[in-house]
Amino acid sequence: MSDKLRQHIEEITKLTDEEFEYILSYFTYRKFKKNHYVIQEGDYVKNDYFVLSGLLKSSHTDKKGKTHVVLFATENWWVSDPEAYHNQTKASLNVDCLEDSETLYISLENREKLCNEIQKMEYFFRKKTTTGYVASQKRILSLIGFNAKERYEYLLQQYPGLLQRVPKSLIASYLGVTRETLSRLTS
Amino acid sequence: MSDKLRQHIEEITKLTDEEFEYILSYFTYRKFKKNHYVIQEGDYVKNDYFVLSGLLKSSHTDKKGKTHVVLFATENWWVSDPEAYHNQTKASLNVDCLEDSETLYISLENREKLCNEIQKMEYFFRKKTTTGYVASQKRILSLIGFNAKERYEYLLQQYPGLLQRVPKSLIASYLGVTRETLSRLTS
DNA sequence: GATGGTAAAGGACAATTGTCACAAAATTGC
DNA sequence: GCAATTTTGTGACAATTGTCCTTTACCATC
Repeated sequence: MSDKLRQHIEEITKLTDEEFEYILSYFTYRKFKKNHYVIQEGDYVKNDYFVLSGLLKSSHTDKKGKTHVVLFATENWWVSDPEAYHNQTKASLNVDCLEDSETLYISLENREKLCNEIQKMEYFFRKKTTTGYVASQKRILSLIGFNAKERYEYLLQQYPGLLQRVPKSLIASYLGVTRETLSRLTS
Repeated sequence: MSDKLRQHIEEITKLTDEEFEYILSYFTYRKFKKNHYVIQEGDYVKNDYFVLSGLLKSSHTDKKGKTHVVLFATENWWVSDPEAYHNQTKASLNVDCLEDSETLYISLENREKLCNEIQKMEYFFRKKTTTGYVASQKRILSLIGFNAKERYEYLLQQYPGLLQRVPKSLIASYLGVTRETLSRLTS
């Protein structure tokens, strides 16, 4: 099971068995049931979660009570409220489970220790964050440059099979349209 | 002039004079005139540019020929085509100067060397990328959750004084609306 | 298999935004 | 300073999207 984390790190940098054992010791395993919250708005965010299995979503609820999906986190994704985690402030996002999920989480303190002690891990997190940044920039471009239909097709590429796992109202919320508009696009 | 780079790095991690001299040796100074391209779509992207002065924009031109502004880069910002830079592939973005601009640029090769040789720099880039990632996530939220007027107000907060330096058509393009729509919002 | 709850589709209408056209204002280059 | 270009604002209309509502379909659970 922790093999998934090792494989994930080794896509970026190879590790010895000893190194991986040491790295793993900084993580904690935790299971969540469907519909349970991992992070709720207002919480202090101690951890970043690596998803072993299941499906979670990160979302924001605006003043009008509307939910906006920031991302879906499937196997091998990281999920948290990054701003609150890195700045050690209160969450403005909610993270909850769309399916039963298993995670390995790491506190910011442990993450920083790890980065200090093993430069490979600092390298890993730097590369990983860069990849995330690039993906965000692409999503921004899709939001300002694509219409709803094009964004929908882009989403299907990025998350194949998601449609079978997630209500369309959440897909719509990820795309920034209402579920009625999404329904008109696909009919 | 290179003091700006030092100050910028030292917001995240303190440096000795020797360290900074060494770091600076990996950067190259370059001036650009207004309207000149720093990166053109299709170019291989060798460098990441730290802006000492002036104003640049990063943008994408879609198949219909419309331009979408990804970001405005003022003093103390970094600008490049991150995907093409980090993956050493061809640019899908254009970067050009809205004003005469001065930059210090670094190649990917030098950046990676620097990160290897001075862990403080790996730390610096990791933190900097994290900040950029968090800012991107917020912009995504503003794009899916805010209407055009709210996004406009959010932009003004983020880039005070930008309105006086940039044509409104580019502001509109950054917000993901037409210039006519923006004009109606502000009148 | 019935039941309650959730999800999805679609119609009617309102609001927002885009498109096109034109004129006024501002800026730039000579 | 003047002409040319660019930028901006506005009106008319079309297209898209949002809102509200009803109906139907699909499940989970007992």
